[in-house]
Amino acid sequence: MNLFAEMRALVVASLDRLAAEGALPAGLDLAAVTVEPPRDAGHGEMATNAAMVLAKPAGMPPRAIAGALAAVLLTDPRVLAADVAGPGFLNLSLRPSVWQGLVGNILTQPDGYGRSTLGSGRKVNVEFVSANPTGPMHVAHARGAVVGDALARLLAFSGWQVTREYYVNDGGGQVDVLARSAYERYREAHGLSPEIAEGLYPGDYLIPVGEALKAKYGVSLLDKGEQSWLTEVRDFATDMMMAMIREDLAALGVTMDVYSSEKALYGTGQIEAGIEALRKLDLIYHGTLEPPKGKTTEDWEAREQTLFRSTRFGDDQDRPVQKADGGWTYFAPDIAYHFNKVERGFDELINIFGADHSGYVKRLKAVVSALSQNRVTLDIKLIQLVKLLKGGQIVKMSKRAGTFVTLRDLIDEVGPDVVRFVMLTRKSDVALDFDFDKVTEQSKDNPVFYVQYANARVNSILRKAREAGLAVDDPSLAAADLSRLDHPAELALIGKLAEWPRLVEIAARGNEPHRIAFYLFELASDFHGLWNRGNDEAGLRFLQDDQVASQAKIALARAVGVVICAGLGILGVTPVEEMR
RNA sequence: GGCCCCGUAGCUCAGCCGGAUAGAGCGACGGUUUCCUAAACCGUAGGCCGCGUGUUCGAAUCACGCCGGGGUCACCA
Repeated sequence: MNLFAEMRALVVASLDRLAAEGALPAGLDLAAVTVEPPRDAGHGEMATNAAMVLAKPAGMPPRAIAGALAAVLLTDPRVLAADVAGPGFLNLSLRPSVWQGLVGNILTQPDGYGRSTLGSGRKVNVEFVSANPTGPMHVAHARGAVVGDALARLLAFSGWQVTREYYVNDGGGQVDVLARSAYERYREAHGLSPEIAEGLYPGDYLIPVGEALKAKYGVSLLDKGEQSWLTEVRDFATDMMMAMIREDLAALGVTMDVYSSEKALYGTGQIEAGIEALRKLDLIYHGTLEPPKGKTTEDWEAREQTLFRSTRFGDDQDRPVQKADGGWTYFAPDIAYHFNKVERGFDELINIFGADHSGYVKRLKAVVSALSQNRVTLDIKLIQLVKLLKGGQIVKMSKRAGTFVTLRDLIDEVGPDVVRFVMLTRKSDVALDFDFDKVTEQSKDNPVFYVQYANARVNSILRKAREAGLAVDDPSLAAADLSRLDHPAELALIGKLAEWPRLVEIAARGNEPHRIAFYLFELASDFHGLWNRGNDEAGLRFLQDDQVASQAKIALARAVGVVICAGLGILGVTPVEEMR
């Protein structure tokens, strides 16, 4: 039940009626007509811009349209008042029974409130994390993981058929480097001193890999040339890294549906097929790139290469798919991989990338739109940096030195719920400060705590009511005499609850899960506000001597809890029932 | 130099598929506890929404151009 959508439908029906009566021209485009919560509470409970957007096409003054529309709307039993205001806004007030009914509606279908069919079952693929399988996940990956997972939950909640996917970059040079690094740890496991040459991965996390190699291969790989062990060690180490990454993701509450391997694309003809498909569209040619402009290019040399015509799609230059030595560039398997996603029948693709990949956006969008004949959309969300702060100091991360804060460190210190919530308290394309001191604090400074605390208060009310012998299951609460929720402060809180489906829809349309976190904070704030007003006005307390009134107020609290739990569910954060 | 992101209160940031007098938290100042957890709440002060032009009945929001900050830029994935 989306009250705003219902009222918009009423506005549209009323406009149709005016058109049928000849009061408005027929055939007006009503797409721009909206019904929204007004920013200022003094402007009624809902406002529509209908008169203003229709004034020009209808050739009528906006206030005249608004007046006519108001008269029609007032014939609906739900509408209490319809006032023309400002340049032609129509401010609506609804009968309290409409708002009160929403509480009952929420409690009748607690799992359904806010869900929608917006996605109408379209298949969407969310590719995220896709960290190289060369080490544990660190903080930067954590944000992408959280945003991707929350987005996947949000879309599933909104009617999409979602696949979560991880693209394993196990086909390039970096997994050879991993193999060489692991081999040194294997030697170390045999008591030899490892030679971690420049460019190898120095991290301690490879020590267990070396030991596992020893356990499996004994001494058989010692004193052998690289070509005799590289493949085996690489596959072995990559598997161990992926196992570790899966554990890290699981610790964060993230489960992938599909792991796609880059390596598996080689030698199967899939890369060739993808490039062939592009060639048929005249998007592949053999040529030489211009030297890059404005950048120091000492070692640049002209080179004939197989190129993708990404400039046709607004890219700065065409992009090579083959290296000078004839091997594929990393871009070639990317083409095949996205071709593969298109062929698997997805209607929408979403990639969550680190902001340092911004340069790849255009070419990938070009590939998807070309290979799907514009059937499939690709949205790429770029995730900005996370700055870790501790005691007011920036925690330095250095991968090269092997000292970096891993996702696991973070989870061990503050828990997965805090990591997830905090990572969603910023728009994803804005840098985020993760302050250890703040997020473990139990105060309003800490939004995780604040929202959890609101939910704990809801549960506290239910607990006490139950102890007092009241029936507080959802059906009983839904059947309460909700007309007792007649105080403006209570109706205002219901108004906030009414915004939930609309908010979810906006967040889903924009692929912006952070909006959920902000909404929850606002809802918690409104709820805490009402709670505290009970200190001054006993009539506003949730628990009353009058059982009928009490049950209605408890129903309201429970409805708040339902929405908070639904929102936390989308964020992947566990609601707590008590703050202990 | 090209491309991408950002520029909103002292600080950290929402709002941006155009809507009315631009919001929140922190910090500052002043209040609130016979009462369901004061781990909370209420109030006050604080703004050329980076600058300019354009589109529009209407611009923080859209377009273009500047200024400032960050990221990134063939043959590494």
